Amino acid sequence: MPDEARPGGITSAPFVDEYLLYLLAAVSDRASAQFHARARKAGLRVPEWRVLACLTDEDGAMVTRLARLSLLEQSRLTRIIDQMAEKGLVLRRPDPEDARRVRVFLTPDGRALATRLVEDARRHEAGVLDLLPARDAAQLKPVLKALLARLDGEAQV
Amino acid sequence: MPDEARPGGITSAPFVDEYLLYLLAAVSDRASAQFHARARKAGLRVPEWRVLACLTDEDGAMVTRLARLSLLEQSRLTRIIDQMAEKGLVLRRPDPEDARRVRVFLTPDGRALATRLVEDARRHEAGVLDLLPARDAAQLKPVLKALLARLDGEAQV
DNA sequence: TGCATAAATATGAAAATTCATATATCCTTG
DNA sequence: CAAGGATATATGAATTTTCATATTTATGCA
Repeated sequence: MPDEARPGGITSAPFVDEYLLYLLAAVSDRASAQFHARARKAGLRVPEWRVLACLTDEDGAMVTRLARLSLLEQSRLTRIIDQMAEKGLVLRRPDPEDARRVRVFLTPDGRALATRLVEDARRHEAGVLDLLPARDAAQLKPVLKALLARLDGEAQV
Repeated sequence: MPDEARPGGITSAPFVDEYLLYLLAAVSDRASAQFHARARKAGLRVPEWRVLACLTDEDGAMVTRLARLSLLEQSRLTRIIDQMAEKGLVLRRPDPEDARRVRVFLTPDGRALATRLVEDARRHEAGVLDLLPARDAAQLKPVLKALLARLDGEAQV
């Protein structure tokens, strides 16, 4: 790869390099890309891995809830569930208490794959955190958790 | 909105709630959604806003570089540039020193819009950081910057 | 110089994603 | 208990996105 050719035409004060939303997206992007390469080898695309991971935590979640957890739009999730069901990873069951609802469950195969990938993800995560000084690494997740809670709790800013 | 119906079927130890890559994606998602609603009102879709913001920093960047900066895949960026050019926001010019390259520039209209939105973004960012205790808020960006630098510098973990 | 290889961008075709909305069920209230 | 409205999921159609690859230009080296 050649050097990151920076043309003469640079403007002035940097913006994106210092912009929180950019930093979040960029870090998420790069770090995730590393792991997603592994998920791919297990035959999963990114959203499928997300769904699998979320079901690890909340097996039997209803579609709407799962969509929110998985950071996916509902109609998209519906189609992803279709595909995962075809692959034998998940299973739809109507909610006995509310016939509008559909609950999504891991199949044994799905659970086995999820377990394997979650272990892998934990290892990968450790590797990412190792890139930071211990003090920073220790604080990052708690701060993000707090921020997420606030963002979810807030009215739109 | 009804309460976040948690069915009986919760598994065991939480994973995603504590998983760095999930937290990053989730925070990025939620925080960005807030701002993206504003970008939309200016007639921009998310990737277009990203490109505009990046050009604010590096006007005249070549396509490959701009794709990397904007977190977009190259062939996608090519088409987004088409659309932005049609809207009169950007302009393609061949690089005089290397005819393979195409450099992308903001038009005056593009720059005006970018300036306006960047100001807006800065205000929004301040609002997001205000959700955190001052100490945490102060550390978040530097930590993310450091992590990004490491991720970019590293071989795949 | 001429060839093989690499780099930068664009593009066709398949697949995924979005947006609006249909459908089915549930809930509230008169 | 019927009607109106809300909620949950699914789906059609348009648009976007991806993936592989074509095309053009540059570069290194025999």
